[in-house]
Amino acid sequence: MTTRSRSRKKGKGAEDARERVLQAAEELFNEFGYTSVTVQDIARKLGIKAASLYYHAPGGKEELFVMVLERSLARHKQGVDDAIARAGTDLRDRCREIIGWFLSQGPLGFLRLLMSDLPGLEGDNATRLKQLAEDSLIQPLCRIFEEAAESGNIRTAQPRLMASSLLSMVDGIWYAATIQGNADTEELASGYVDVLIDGLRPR
Amino acid sequence: MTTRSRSRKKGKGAEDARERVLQAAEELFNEFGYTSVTVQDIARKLGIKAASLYYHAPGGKEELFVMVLERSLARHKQGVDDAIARAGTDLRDRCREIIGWFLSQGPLGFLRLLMSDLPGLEGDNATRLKQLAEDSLIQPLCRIFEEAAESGNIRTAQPRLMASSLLSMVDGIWYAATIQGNADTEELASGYVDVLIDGLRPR
DNA sequence: ATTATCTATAGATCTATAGATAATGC
DNA sequence: ATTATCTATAGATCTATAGATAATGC
Repeated sequence: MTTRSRSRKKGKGAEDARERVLQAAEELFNEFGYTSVTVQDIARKLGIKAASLYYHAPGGKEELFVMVLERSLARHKQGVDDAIARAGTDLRDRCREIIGWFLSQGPLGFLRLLMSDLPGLEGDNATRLKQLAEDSLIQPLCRIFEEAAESGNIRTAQPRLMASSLLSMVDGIWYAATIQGNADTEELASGYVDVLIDGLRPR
Repeated sequence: MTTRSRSRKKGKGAEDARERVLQAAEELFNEFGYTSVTVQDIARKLGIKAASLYYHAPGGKEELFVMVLERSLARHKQGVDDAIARAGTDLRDRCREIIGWFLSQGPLGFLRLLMSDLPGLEGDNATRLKQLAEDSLIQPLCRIFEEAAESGNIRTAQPRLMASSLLSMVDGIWYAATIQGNADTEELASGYVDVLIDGLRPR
């Protein structure tokens, strides 16, 4: 009981702090990439000194990045699952909901993550996280294209290519919206999904 | 005349060396991004010491990156123009030729360039190169979608979004081909272009 | 007492410069 | 003589650790 109450109290405060750290780190890593972000940047965002960051992330920068990524991939997997459940069985609705989810989460930097960030990590982490990204992001998206193909709603295209297309398009929309200033991401996304779905119709 | 012959001889050797340096730097920057690549990496690839690199690139790392980028953007602009000329007026052929061109040039890292590499540069360089990328890559691609829309072959979609879609897809295809091992990039590209074009048909 | 920060600093890495040295072409 | 490299090294930045100090909760 003492253990429980102690660990609860300790846990609660610690969890809040841990959340703030992971959140700040995630935002910076997502926007600028692993190598571009220094621990000082993260500390500055939190309003503390770089050395203080090591109290919350004793494993250092790479381990912090790993934690950030595992957390964000898990969240995205859940977000995609929820989006699919919300959308029902229609592929167009599913794509819209999924892109809507990702756009609500800030820039993803999917290809930069896989092609630039991960290769810089220690070998073990690199392969493991690459696999995790594959399982968390690519696979669920592949499934919806495969399902649609099975039920004959679309012609059998390369599901994996469609999946990575959808993911890179999140950043493409983010960028297009940035450069066009005030552009409505919802509208851009919806227009793009229409192109994709119509283009996949059997012929 | 002496000036000419001297400058020609000097120029020729120097140009070759300069080319090798720019080439090595470009490959590394494209694959891993500006911040991830050290001048030592570039020197190592050239088989020389890091200090020797400053003989060829006296301006240092950032200026080298700027030269690399200006050169590669000019080449890509030319490559896209040639691809369009080769393809004739059909949008599908044009897209195929354009993607074929980019795939022949290695990974592009388009979104990483704009969203992660450029913001790390000195303010002047950042805005200028962003504009140059816009003019060299986005604009020509926008044009072909606009033209196709004017002639009624496709419905008027967001041309800028289609342009950045095409560019990010180059990396998407690169990645999909990597993960699928031996996948044929030509085939992936062709399949994707079909989806895009069919999806853009007026309805 | 525990939790969360700080200062000070070590050690590694990175960019860049200075000056010496080898190779090449007249 | 010119061209292209090298060694040595300065100075900046970055990651990380040690130990002191302030704030918080019993």
